[in-house]
Amino acid sequence: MPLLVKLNPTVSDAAALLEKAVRSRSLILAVGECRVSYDGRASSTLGWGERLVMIKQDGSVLVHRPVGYEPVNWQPARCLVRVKVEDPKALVLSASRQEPREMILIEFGEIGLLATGNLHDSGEFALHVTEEQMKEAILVAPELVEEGLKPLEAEKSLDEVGFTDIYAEDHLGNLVVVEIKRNPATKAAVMQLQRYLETLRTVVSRPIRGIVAAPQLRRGAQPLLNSLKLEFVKVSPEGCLAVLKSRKDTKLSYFLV
Amino acid sequence: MPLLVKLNPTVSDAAALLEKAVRSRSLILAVGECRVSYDGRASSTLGWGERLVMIKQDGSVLVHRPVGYEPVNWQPARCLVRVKVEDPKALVLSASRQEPREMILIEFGEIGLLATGNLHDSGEFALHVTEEQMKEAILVAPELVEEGLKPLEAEKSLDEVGFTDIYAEDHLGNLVVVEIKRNPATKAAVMQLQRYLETLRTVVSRPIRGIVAAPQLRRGAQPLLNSLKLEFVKVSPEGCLAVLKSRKDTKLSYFLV
DNA sequence: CCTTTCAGTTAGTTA
DNA sequence: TAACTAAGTGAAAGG
Repeated sequence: MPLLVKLNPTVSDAAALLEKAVRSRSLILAVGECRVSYDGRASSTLGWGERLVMIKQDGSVLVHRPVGYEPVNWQPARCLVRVKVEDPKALVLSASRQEPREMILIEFGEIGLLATGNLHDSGEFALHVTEEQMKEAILVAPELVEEGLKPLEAEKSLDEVGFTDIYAEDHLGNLVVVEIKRNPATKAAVMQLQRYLETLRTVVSRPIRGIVAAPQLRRGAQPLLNSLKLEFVKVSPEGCLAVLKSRKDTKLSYFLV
Repeated sequence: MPLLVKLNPTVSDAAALLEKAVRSRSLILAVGECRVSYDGRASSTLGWGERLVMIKQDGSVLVHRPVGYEPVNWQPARCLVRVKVEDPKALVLSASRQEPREMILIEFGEIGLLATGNLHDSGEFALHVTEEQMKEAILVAPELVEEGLKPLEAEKSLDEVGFTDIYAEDHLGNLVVVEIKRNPATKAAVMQLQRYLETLRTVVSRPIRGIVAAPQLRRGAQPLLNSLKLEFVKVSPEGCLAVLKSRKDTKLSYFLV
């Protein structure tokens, strides 16, 4: 991670460093005064102020104000970035693309920090499925929990917060309550299911089974589960994801018939 | 713009600088190795790699990989940021919020650049040529839509949200409703105009024309337009901007309000 | 405070 | 390549 860093560079220094970095498609960070104009799908102007300008290694350009999640101005990847020194002391950076045809112009004033370098990032990013999605998947493919399971109706919350559950019937006709956890189920989760079942048994006389569906049981949850005569079924977010994907496919083909 | 910059800081140096910056709610830039985990509405993990971590002055946290417009992980403004040095050499940054309850953990490895400071940005941001402004332009220069068109009155919403429209009379005295879209008009836009006209025709007996004024028609909108006997007129944001600009020259005071 | 709608949405997927 | 859809959407506007 060799970084080239300049503090309070002159215009010519900054221009030289920027041009080199743009050519080599390095990451560029510039903290300093600038103003920005944009023209394309819409048009905008941004007066002078201190911001962070970031040019990424794929050519995307981001102008960030000191507050706010979103960049105030930007340009997506694969745009053409150019550095110009127009008048003495006027360093301008342009980023343009076509389709749609648009460009942003960033005029710099005093720059406090200019840093460039090539970051190496091969780390894997994995976004996991949500509890709600796991529930969806189990409703579509109840065999993820147990063969012969038939979901009865949608969630009845009982004012329980964070309780993702499914009502179902097993192949013997027993009522089944499935509590879904995306993360390893804790003793608290088991107790939550237990309280739910207790409430339910005051209004339903038929036998009720309680199943915790989660990727695994946290330490200490298994003994509690046994003593309460509840059950655990391993259901992984990944397996649910696969079901959701396949369902998407079938749904799509249904509409295309 | 006093910036505090450290190159290749030690863990303890980095921790000290980070803690101070977090307390004073300064902007923080950290370029270096990290891995990230997120848990909340969904959950995600991101393995080791070199990234830019940015903490803004409102507490928003952004983790940017060297490519891509969007941050790979983030936390919106007003979240609680904490710095921890857990094991020797393990610098961890956590950013959490509730509603929804979620948090990200950023564990740092080698840090190449750490910069903090308070940026001062009072520059005004103005986005031009919105749909509203296109409406302004057409009210000023109705010939953008049709020669002889005379606007009658300002918008009557009819509970329609997002319906930017103009009432007018054509040179034959027909009532004309113009629906303005800054982006290519979709079938939905056409249907919206149609529903509007249907409602209008229940209370007005004279002939009414419906015109979609947009830079272009999205695929599929033209046949629908034809079958409903509606019309399309190409009106570009650029043309509207030109009108607004020319008006700006003549009536500068209006825009300075 | 909650819901709805917009965005220079961006990004991914599929026909 | 173009149209469609989802997003940890975020942000603004209206009730």
